Amino acid sequence: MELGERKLQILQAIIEDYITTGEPVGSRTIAKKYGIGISPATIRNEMADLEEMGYLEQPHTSAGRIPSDRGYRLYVDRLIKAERLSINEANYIKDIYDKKTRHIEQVIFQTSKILSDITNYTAVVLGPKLSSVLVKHIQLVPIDNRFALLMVVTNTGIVRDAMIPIPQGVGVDYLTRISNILNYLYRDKNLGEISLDPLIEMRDEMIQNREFFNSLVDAITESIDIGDISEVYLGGTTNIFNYPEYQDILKAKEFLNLMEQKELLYKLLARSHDKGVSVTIGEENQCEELRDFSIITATYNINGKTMGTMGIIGPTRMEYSKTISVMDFMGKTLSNYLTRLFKS
Amino acid sequence: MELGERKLQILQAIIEDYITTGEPVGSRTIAKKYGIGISPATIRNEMADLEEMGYLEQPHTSAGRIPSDRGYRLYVDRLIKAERLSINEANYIKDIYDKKTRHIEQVIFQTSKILSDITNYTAVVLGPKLSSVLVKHIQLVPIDNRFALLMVVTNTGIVRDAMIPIPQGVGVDYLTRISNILNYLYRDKNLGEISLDPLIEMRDEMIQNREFFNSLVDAITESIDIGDISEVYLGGTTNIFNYPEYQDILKAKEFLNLMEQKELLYKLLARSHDKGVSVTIGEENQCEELRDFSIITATYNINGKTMGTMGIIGPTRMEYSKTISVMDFMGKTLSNYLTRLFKS
DNA sequence: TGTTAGCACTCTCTCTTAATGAGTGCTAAT
DNA sequence: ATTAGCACTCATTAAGAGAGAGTGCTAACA
Repeated sequence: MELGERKLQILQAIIEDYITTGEPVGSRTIAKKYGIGISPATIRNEMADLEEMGYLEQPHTSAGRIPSDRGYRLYVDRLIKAERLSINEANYIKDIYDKKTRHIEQVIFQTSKILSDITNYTAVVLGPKLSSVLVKHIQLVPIDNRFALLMVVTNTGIVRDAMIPIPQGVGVDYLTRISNILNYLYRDKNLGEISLDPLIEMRDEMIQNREFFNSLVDAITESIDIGDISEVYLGGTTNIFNYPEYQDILKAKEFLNLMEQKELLYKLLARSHDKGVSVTIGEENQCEELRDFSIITATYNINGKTMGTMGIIGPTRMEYSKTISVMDFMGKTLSNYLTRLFKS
Repeated sequence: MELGERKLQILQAIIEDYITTGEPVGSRTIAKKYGIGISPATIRNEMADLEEMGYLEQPHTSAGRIPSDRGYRLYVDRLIKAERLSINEANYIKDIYDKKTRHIEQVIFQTSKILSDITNYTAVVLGPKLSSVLVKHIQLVPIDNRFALLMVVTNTGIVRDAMIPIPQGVGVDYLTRISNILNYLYRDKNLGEISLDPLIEMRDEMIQNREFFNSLVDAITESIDIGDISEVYLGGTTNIFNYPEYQDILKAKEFLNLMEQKELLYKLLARSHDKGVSVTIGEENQCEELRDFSIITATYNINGKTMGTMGIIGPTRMEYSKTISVMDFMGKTLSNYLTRLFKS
């Protein structure tokens, strides 16, 4: 069957109406609200066609139509037009980024708040990809006579640390020497390309303090571990309650529990490497539990190098047009901000 | 009116039944389940008395009774008996603490998980009180030619950091010198007793780099700021959904939003300084929004010095007996663990 | 041939009503 | 002082009746 201009118009009208109301859309509504100059009866015929083609669904015989995931996909790919942010929104965002900050984590956290505030959906933002971050300083600081703290400072100002037990009789000098070696080995190296081999070699040649070196290797491994979940920032988790389809307490709980699984969210977002905005609709989701949701992601970069991802999770009847614009804008704004901050 | 032995027995039976079922309790139930050898009619008379005294309430004329906050208070103060944790539970907890860790934050986080898991309520745990933590090391590390990272390492292994801009032409040597001064000034000082005066004095005598010193003072202030909310760990926020009285989506949302206000939670827990376990029931809560909840807190210490607080938030019909025991146990266990870790 | 008015039909949602049942308070007997 | 008996209250549930929204089909129309 052909997918003529008029069918597209009707599909668009149905989708947009359903997105705003959440109620199945009938032929009369389309004829009245989005008057294209044809009668409800004609629209009914077209709707039957669209359903047959898989773009619409009918909850039950005597109800209006709702878009299918396939319908949304068509809508996103062909019918949507970019929407500008309002001046208020743009200013609101800029104001927040204009404030100086001493912690990059705070910037990321703010980003998740802004996103969830503006879109009214749930926002997930990943911190800078650790694999492409540079080590600027490593140091072992004695805390008491039993523990030292290993600190790894990166060029984004993020500190990774770990406590390690130190053998008796080991003094500050010794720790300083080790620190110097570590700096010599790793400074200005990518976190992703750090090799522990030289350290392991050293350990194997040692007679004393092997235990200590083991801890050290472990601690460094842990510190540079890229899959760390602490770098997932959430915003607006309770926004989901605003939508009638999630008034059901069970569904809501399921969703919230999902959002607590940081590893899953991490994987979900880390996957999308393509620059720019990408949209995943309902069934297209890899993750079983998210088949009822749509996800829109965007990446941000520093100096043109992709550093992280941000995402919006909402019901499939999401305001795609608006949300895509917001994500696009935010990706660019955050990239600019960070690039300016770390311009070298 | 007298509060005789029998009235107490009946009150106890009603409260315990209501805690487990969540349904108003009738006279027949008491007679059958908790047979004290008297008839429902007699129990009804006693119940009427207890209501008059303010220990019970009636949702509507033809319903059973439910305990009032005052009733719970009496129950907690006079009727409860300590309950031992099951061996399984005790082992479960010990197992978790037996694992070595490199981050004290992780221990605190684990604690909140354990608490919420075992009790099935929402757990809040505050990290070590920063005011009684010692500074072990301060350092300025250059990140690039525009920024340095200020790091404050404490004896609990917690690192506070902040990025500060550095003036052009300032070299590593200069930063090292400043670091030395900072260490000289602050090492082994309590975070709570740190004074910025010497630093401000220094700044005022300077001609160059005043701007830089300003940033430095700000950054240190921020780093040692005790009221920092990042130290609030939550566990089991969605547990509230398990209780029929919070099936209402609005109430649930309200609760979750409350739990996102870390400052409020911080204040709530930081208030309870008394050692050991303390119970706050419904209306007794200072905080308006928590009038429907009960809160049980316990403190933990290092070497006998109170360092932090943990709390459980649940419905007023909470399993007080069980929960109080758990809190008592956990407070002691965590204290032991930390004391062993930082024994000097 | 495409469009439209008319109409019977379907299904959900809401409102009403009646029945059920748990629980009480009071009275009178033990 | 305790208890059996009983009338009364109130929430909850189920069933039934409309109302209303929307459809698909048919036949008439341009």
